[in-house]
Amino acid sequence: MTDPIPQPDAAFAALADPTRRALIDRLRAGPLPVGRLAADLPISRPAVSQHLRVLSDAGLLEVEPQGTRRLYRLAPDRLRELRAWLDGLWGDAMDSFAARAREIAQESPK
Amino acid sequence: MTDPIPQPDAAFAALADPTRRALIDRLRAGPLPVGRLAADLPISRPAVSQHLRVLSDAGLLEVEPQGTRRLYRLAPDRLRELRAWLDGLWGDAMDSFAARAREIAQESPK
DNA sequence: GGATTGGGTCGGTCATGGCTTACGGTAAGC
DNA sequence: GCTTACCGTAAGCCATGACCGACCCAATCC
Repeated sequence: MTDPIPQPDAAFAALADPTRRALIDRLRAGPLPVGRLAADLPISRPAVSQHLRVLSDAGLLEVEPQGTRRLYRLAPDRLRELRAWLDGLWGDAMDSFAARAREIAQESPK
Repeated sequence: MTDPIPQPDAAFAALADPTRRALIDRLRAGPLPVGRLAADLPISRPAVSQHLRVLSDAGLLEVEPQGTRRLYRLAPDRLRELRAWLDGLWGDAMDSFAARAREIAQESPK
């Protein structure tokens, strides 16, 4: 199985590395080939290639071969899942926060 | 410096570990002491303690000592930052996606 | 005061993963 | 066809971190 269903776990692990987040940020303006991405980073091109593979496997990037180059672009699908998870967590955190605030008010009514 | 400013980097790294995300999910219903969190996981209590420390240092959890126990709860502040980052990334990804769609339409107008 | 319970810290082990160099493979240009 | 540019893969090295057992401290209960 060369293309298993990408788990959201993979997306979190992929975004954990600062170099990979730098690649993501670099791609926000539009698709770029590997060589240009590697030119802006202090690591070797193969290292960039490995990071791009991790991001692609996580479903965060898409590849488009164009001649001898390969253009990487952002893939919105996985980002939508992450947003949904974070929004749910945010809601629960706010509920817990509000409940705690009521407790505090209860303890010192004055 | 015992309490440096928590970087958003730390939040991403903290959320990368599946055990730590399990702890987060467990705390969505409300605050819990360390012992109860450790009882639900297949790892030792010291390991849970270490994970809770990572999450706290990242600004994702707050601690409230209560007698001999320590209650951990979700901290909304850092979650808001993550939401903001993800929303911005989502917007750029959608723009790039729309631009690509226009290119495709241009290539095959029929 | 002694015993018990709840938790954080320490030292050490082992696996994971990020980086490099070296190599192979394909498309474009002469 | 031969070279050159662009890129992925393989092997190895090394640092990070997740885990555990052991230990120590503080608060509660008898």
